[in-house]
Amino acid sequence: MTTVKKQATISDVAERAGVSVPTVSRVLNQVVPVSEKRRKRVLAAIEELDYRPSAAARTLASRRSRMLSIVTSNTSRYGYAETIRGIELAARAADYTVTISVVENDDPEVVRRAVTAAFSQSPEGVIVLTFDPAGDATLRSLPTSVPVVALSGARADGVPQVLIDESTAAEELVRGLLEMGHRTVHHITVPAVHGEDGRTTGWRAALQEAGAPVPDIIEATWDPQSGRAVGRELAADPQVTAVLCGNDEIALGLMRGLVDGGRRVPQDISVAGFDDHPLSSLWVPSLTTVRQDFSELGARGVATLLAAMSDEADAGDLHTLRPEVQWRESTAVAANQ
Amino acid sequence: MTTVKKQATISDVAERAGVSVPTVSRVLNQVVPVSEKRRKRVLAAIEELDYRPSAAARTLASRRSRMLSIVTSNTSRYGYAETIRGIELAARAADYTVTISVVENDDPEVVRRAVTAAFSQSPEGVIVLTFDPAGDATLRSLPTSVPVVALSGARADGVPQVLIDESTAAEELVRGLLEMGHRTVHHITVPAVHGEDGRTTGWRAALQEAGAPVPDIIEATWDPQSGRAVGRELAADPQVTAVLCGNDEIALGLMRGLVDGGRRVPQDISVAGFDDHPLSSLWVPSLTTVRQDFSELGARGVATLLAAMSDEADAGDLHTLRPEVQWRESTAVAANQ
DNA sequence: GTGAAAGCGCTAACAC
DNA sequence: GTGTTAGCGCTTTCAC
Repeated sequence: MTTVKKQATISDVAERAGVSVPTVSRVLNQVVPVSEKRRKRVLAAIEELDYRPSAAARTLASRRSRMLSIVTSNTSRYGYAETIRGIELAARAADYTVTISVVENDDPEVVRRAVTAAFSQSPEGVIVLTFDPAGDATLRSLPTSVPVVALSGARADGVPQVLIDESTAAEELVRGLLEMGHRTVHHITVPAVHGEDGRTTGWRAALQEAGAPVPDIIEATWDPQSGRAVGRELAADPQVTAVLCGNDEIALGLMRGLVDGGRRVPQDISVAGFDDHPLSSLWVPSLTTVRQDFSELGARGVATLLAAMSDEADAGDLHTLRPEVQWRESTAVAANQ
Repeated sequence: MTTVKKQATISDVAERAGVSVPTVSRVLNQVVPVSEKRRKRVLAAIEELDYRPSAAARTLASRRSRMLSIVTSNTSRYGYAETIRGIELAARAADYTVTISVVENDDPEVVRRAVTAAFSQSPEGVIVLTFDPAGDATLRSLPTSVPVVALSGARADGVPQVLIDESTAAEELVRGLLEMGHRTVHHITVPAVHGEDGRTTGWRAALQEAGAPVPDIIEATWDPQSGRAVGRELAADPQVTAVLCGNDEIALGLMRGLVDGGRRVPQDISVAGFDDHPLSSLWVPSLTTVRQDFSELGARGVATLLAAMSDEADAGDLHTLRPEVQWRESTAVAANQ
């Protein structure tokens, strides 16, 4: 066992520096001026004692926790993880610490526990990743004692939100596919928020605008392997020549499933995804997709939250990011049928 | 603006329930018995006021924060994200909240700031992801006022650690490749911790044991695109028939680079990775790799930390997980040269 | 079982 | 500028 050295407190520092406790507090918070002489002594004492202020005591006394809570259903999937990274980075730059509260699904009891966990740290603000039903449900049951920002998902009334304009990008993608001679474009979704996500809306709009048939939506899970299963089925269907997937992982799984079923991408079937996962451009064939800047989404979420925390009026209720279509090898002109 | 309802405090609850503040505290912590009648009244008051205890006040009064800090260089890359998910899950089950403190690199000032951030919340324990130089440097400059556990990486003296036995798995992989007729196996590393990682050690050991030549190590970054760049170079080198990569992302990038350079995997060159990334089995060809259970690593880290926090003696200094080699399509018998 | 009193480590308000 | 005094919302003695 290494020896455990007890943490020094502010009064240890004050005593050692020969000043009062509030004076130490003043040099720590550097808002009220302190004479250069004392400042130096205090700084030296802090150094010598390896003093670190207790966040708990500060929070209690100042009623400001310098904490932000993230509520999310998952922390390790690409879009989520990148968003969280963006949040943490922006929060750290603004001198806030982040806690994560995981809400596994939209079961009321699970949601309640996650909300309790998120609020137990007295965060000054909360960011909810409304990418899926779990986040969506959480947003609807959040207390109003603290500013909240929603990230992505369906439009939520009364809550500031940062959105990615998925719909326009999906339209552009589908329109492009139709122009390549595809009769229609099939669509595979990941579990949707209450309502319909922008990808699906944009997909349908583009088909209708072009007078193309609107096929039944195929539902996948978040697991890339479910894309593979769908691919094996679709491989047998000669009607299918182009597929838009709800995310890249599903699209990558789909491509594998199509190969399993003896079809070639893009010669037989074109495939497009959504997200621009770091591996998508490396796939053979590289995947046509929509680049979403998740870390920017997180950063904008923090900026919006900080604004809501300081301003009386909520300056800017809705922010929208424009994603970009990346045409790559997985999509091509339709083969003659 | 929605109306902001002020958070109820414990004395609000006490007053409403007609009991003293400590009594409310007792029902909250359910350690000292409280009469059924009062218990009910208190619970009702809590419900009615939507009361949530202040973690800061609890921490201050009890000197127990119920917080664990994770220090990591990155939160969104696969192995890291999965480990963090495993930690969060296990911590939540033990009723601990997790904060993440990001240390971008091993610059002393950066490390110092991350350590300060990690300790500012008075965590009861700290978990360091020593996957890379940044985590490694952090581990070496951590105060000893609180139990610490290191996850993966090089063996750190005096600190409980959970390791994955990469070395044995790498040996098995390389041995298998040699048995398939490859003259030797090249090796691409990701940025290593101080010293050498187990993958490299195992790779070298297997080559030496078989009397095979030990090629120069090729260094990549964490970016999968760097694997692609390496692949384009190696494609031109007829000596190269088998490559072991430090992780799957690099292996996937490498395969793409080899394809760019006109080589086929596995017919011309066998490729193996490390991690079993969720997309590796979907690749064409599917990637031979070593399955590492990162979320289990995180869970074991929490278990070890909780043990170190409660026990006087550090029960079990070192825990080792056995990863499993997954033979798949990207490796094959060496072609005749 | 239960309440009164003290105090955790800090910041805020006030006097000087 | 600086020290003194309160008090943040809880838990922890300690009587009863």
